[in-house]
Order: sequence, then C-alpha cells, then structure tokens
Amino acid sequence: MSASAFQAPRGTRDVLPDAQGHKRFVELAASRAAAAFGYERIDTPTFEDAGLFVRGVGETTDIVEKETYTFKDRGGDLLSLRPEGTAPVCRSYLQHGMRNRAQPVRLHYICPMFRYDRPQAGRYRELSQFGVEIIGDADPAVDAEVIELGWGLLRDLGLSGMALLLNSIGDPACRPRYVAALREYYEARADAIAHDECRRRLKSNPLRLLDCKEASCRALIQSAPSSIEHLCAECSAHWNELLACLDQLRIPYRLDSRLVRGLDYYTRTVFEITPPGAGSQGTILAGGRYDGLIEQIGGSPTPGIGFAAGVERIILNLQEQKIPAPADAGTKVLLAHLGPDAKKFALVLGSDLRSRGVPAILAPAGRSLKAQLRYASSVSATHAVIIGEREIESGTLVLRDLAHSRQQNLSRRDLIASLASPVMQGQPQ
RNA sequence: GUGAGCGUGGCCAAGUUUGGUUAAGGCGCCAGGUUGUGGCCCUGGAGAUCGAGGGUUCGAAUCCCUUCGCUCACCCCA
Repeated sequence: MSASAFQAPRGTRDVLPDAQGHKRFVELAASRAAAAFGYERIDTPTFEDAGLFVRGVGETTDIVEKETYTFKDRGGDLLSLRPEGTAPVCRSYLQHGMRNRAQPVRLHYICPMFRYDRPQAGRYRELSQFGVEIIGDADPAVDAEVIELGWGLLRDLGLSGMALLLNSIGDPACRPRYVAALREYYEARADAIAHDECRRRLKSNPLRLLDCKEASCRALIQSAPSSIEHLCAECSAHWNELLACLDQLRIPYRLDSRLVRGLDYYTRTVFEITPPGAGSQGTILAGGRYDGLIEQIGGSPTPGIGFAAGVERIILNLQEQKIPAPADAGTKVLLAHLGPDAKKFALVLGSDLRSRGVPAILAPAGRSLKAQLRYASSVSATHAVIIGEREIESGTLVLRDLAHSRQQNLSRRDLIASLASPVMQGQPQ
C-alpha cells in the first residue's frame, strides 16, 4: 500500500461483501423486532443544526463537547453530523406535529452516527445504530416494552450471557435532592478523592462520579448514597411498577446504582445491556427515559423513552460467540458460453431469467469452459447453463446443478421454467 | 487528549537481534493438466522500489533520525 494511495478515513471502514452477511442479519432482525412491536421506521437527515445536539444532548457532555463533527456550510449555517439518534427523532416529532397523531408514537431507525473519537475495538468514528423511541407515554409499562424489545432482539440473534443493568436517576423533582446528598457525601470525604478528574466532576457533574472506573474511586462509590433511595414518590412508583413489569415478562435485570449514562437528557429509567466478558467497550445497547428532552428543544412537555444499539458491537459479539449469519439459499445461475453467438444468446437468456426473478451471472468471455465453471464455483453459483454451438443448433441447453454434480438437457423454455419454479427460489426475502 | 505495540505483493506472513548474491512460504488471482464441464490435486505465471523521507555504510527490509498510517488500552460511548 503506497503512501500516496487513498485510504478510508480514520475510524471508518469498508464493509466488504464477505462481511455483509452479519450486517444484513442484524439489520433484518432489528427491523423485524421493531415491526413486531409496531415501531415504524423513520429516517432523519445525516446532519442537523449543531444547536440541536447542544440543547438536546447537553453541552457539557463529551459527545457534544469534543466528539461531534461540526462545520459551517457554504451558506454559513453551523451543522453537525448526527452523533446520536434521539434528539433528531424528537426534533422531527416536533417539526411534523406528531403530537397530533395517536399517542404514543412508536418509531425506529437504523442509520450511521458520527463521533470524533480515537478508534479502537468496537469503537468507530462512523458507526451504525439501531434505535427505537416511544414518545408520548409516561407509563412504566412502556419502559418495560422498550427493554423487552432490545432484550428480545439480542436473544433472537442468538446471543447469550447478556446482562441487563438498570437504574433510575429520578426527575427534576427529586434529582437535585439526590445530587445534593451525593455532593455532601463526597465533600465529607474530599481528601479521599485521589482522582483529579473526579474532583472536577464533584463540581461540574456529580452524577458522573458514580461511573468512574478509577480503582481509587471504587471504595467511595461502593458506599455512596444511591439514587433509588432518593426518588420522589412519583419516580419511586414508576420504578417499582417497571420492576414488576419486567418480572412479569421474566426479563432478568441487575440493579446498578452506578449506572448514570453520559447524555444529559435522561430522566428516571436508564438501562444498558452488556455481553458476558464485558470490557470497557462492552455496552452493546443502552437507553433510558427522556421526559424533559422535547421541552428542552422547544416543544411542550412530552415524555419519551428509547434505546440505541451499536450494530458493529452486536456483530462483534456474534463473531465472538461464533454465531454465523444465515447463508442465503437462493438459486444463482452462471451462464457459460462458447463463441460469439453463444455469448449473445447468454446475454438474452440472462435477461429473461432475471425478469423471472432468477439471479443470473454472465461468465467472463473468452475463457475455456473449464475456467468459466471454475468461476461459477468461486461466485458460489448453484447452477450453470452451458451454451455452445451445439446447444444453439439443437435448441437444447445444458443445465448443470453444481451442488449435486448433475446435469440435464432442456429446451430454453423448460430451463427457464425449471429455474424459476418455486422450489428453486429458497429466498425468504 | 494520554499511553503501548505494529507497518514486507490483494490477504496471512518468514527474514530485522548477528547489515551482504535474483526478498521464503501459504491463501487468493490467471493459465495449463489434449479435443466443450467446476469444487480436490498437480504444474506454471503475474504481482513487492520491504509505509514514506532522510542519514550511516562498499552494501540496508535489516542500524540511526524524522514523518505518516494502523491496532490496542485509558477516557468516553453504541
């Protein structure tokens, strides 16, 4: 690879044909899961007004502060490549007056996100997320529904050993009291805070003290007051009902009082799903309730909850757990041809086959039959049609079943009928 | 933003410590193995200025400097 050659930009990558199987597998399972719960698809623009993320996600969050791709366009507008999906969906909800639809509104998306991070295993600058949002319903049953959707998706993909972590961080009514309690706790032990970063957090964002991974902070976190104990009556009722719902659904969860998440818009329920050997890049699906977000970006108070799942991380885990993508089972025909007349014949036959729904590939011209059939194997064709002068003269073509090494002579019409027959078309989609 | 490791044909790589004739090998690709039949096997072929630039030397993939890139970890997050 010479230095002058272009490369995919840092943190991005090409998904080559061989890797498409897993990607399609995940995307398909995701849209099926969404459909099963009645979440309709929405696509929002790749870039948005930069202010949307500052207002929505929070200006002191790392995502907005240092990971966003922000630029001025030629007209002078300040835009950001979308770093996450919730704020754009809420913006769209507002812009299109979706509160005039039957509430709640259920939406899902699957599209690329952009974050200026240093790349690493399971972390890319361009990543694909599958996400769902349900807007307009504050009932805890809806929290449980969203969790069930995500949990079920991973289960249906065949992933095992997943852990659901759950917490409630309260709402504007009770969180300030909790934050105060937390701050009090830490201030009383100020000299025990060895970690510089956490000394800052104490002032700027005390909640984040809780998910510090520093060893010296662990002991402090261990006995820090938990948000659950400080929930107001409403939040507490919400929380208890959510747990009851999850119990009803038999979804196992683990309470984690350190789970606070890095986006400012969360209220009440927050959750994460992590795989067995969860490293630092472990979280593959995470979300929470954001009852204040829509108001924050200019709407009237509207509750919402959702999650986002990292497609690349899911694929990584599929590979780790040795779960193969389902192979596509359909027919694929290679048209081998010998001589200029046969080539023309093959061209038209291919066209006819495709119009009957049979994928057909023209063999590379000018090669021996042997080489053309070798090519058929390497592109994993299931059948080959052999067209030579003999066939054109007699009007009988050779249809070779490559998997079973059998062949038969058929008229052009019978051959097309045979390949286009339903038993040949194993493709579900 | 911080730290560590690594850059040899499309891919995986030996060789780098102990500088020395045409830079191993495997995969893949192309072609042949008789006259129109694949996947296995055999044979042959194409393909690398050893990431880039500079330096040391009679001579460097191998030593020195600079630079770029990649990977992993911290941080953060999906």
